[in-house]
Amino acid sequence: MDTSSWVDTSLDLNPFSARPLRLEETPKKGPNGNLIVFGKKLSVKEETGALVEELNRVNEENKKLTEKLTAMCENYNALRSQVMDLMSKSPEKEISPSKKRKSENSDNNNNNNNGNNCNFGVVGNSESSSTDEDSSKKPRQEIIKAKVSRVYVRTEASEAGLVVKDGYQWRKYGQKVTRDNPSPRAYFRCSFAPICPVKKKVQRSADDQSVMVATYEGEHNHLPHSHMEPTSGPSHGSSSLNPSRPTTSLGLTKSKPSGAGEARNCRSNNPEMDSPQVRQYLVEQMATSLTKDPNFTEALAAAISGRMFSARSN
DNA sequence: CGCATTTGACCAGCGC
DNA sequence: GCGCTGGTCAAATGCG
Repeated sequence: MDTSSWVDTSLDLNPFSARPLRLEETPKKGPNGNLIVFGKKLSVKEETGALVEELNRVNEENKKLTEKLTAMCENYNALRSQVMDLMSKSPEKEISPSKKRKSENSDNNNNNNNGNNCNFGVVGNSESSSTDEDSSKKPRQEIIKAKVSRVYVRTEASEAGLVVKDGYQWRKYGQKVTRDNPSPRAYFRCSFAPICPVKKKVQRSADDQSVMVATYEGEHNHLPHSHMEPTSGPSHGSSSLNPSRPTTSLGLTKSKPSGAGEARNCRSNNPEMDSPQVRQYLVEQMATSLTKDPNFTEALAAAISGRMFSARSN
């Protein structure tokens, strides 16, 4: 059930990777600065016209893509609400009867009752609702007012280990093989503990071994490690964090920055996703993915040169 | 040597 | 009360 609500659309919102936008048709510059289209030398006016036409076409494609995305989100939300309806009609059918541990149940509840994350892999997220009938039965639980969220991360199947990099630094304090899943579950504590009480559990999905399920408990009361790195002294020498970019795998895949686009277009109601740190990181990711893309730089250069030419002709 | 990770032991909750 | 299970602790180990 969880995985069904987990949308791996592989939707790459970077238009240059999602679709090359036929940039190979982009006019090329001749030796004297004039553009050559299909082997023809063009005048400045023709160049401008071609570029404007190209720009319009790109805009139109962009609009179409946006509409498609909106439609997809709406369909997804509609499907999701249908699933919610079905689940509310037949409660607890999706949970195997063998699940008796309180924490598991609360996790599952959290999983089910959140609204329309247009999905970023983050499935669960909710304050441990005190209205829950079981909260009265669990005196110990009330101490933990931690937010619980679940993040699904697709990794390479060959990739070993239970590492979900998310910008924070974690210390592993335990590993267990659980009954309902043959893969071991790793327990992590924020390395800023006890100042930061956040914990996370990471386990490969029983259904799909290439999917890691990270369950976060609590909220960080500090910036992600990546944000503090430049000023964070000489320690953490053996930190496994990628120094260039901590792969906050909040997105669907480890390597696809497209998740950032989804986050922008589909608002999640996960507080972690709404936190300024994460937002900033997502923006960085988008910027990085765009600037890394040679098509983007090429198109940008073309657009700028076109702009300059048109300005000069005026 | 200092740190993080590993891993077996221990503890607590739950069902029978 | 007992056994099962998930979660945590802490000594041992490995690594830079």
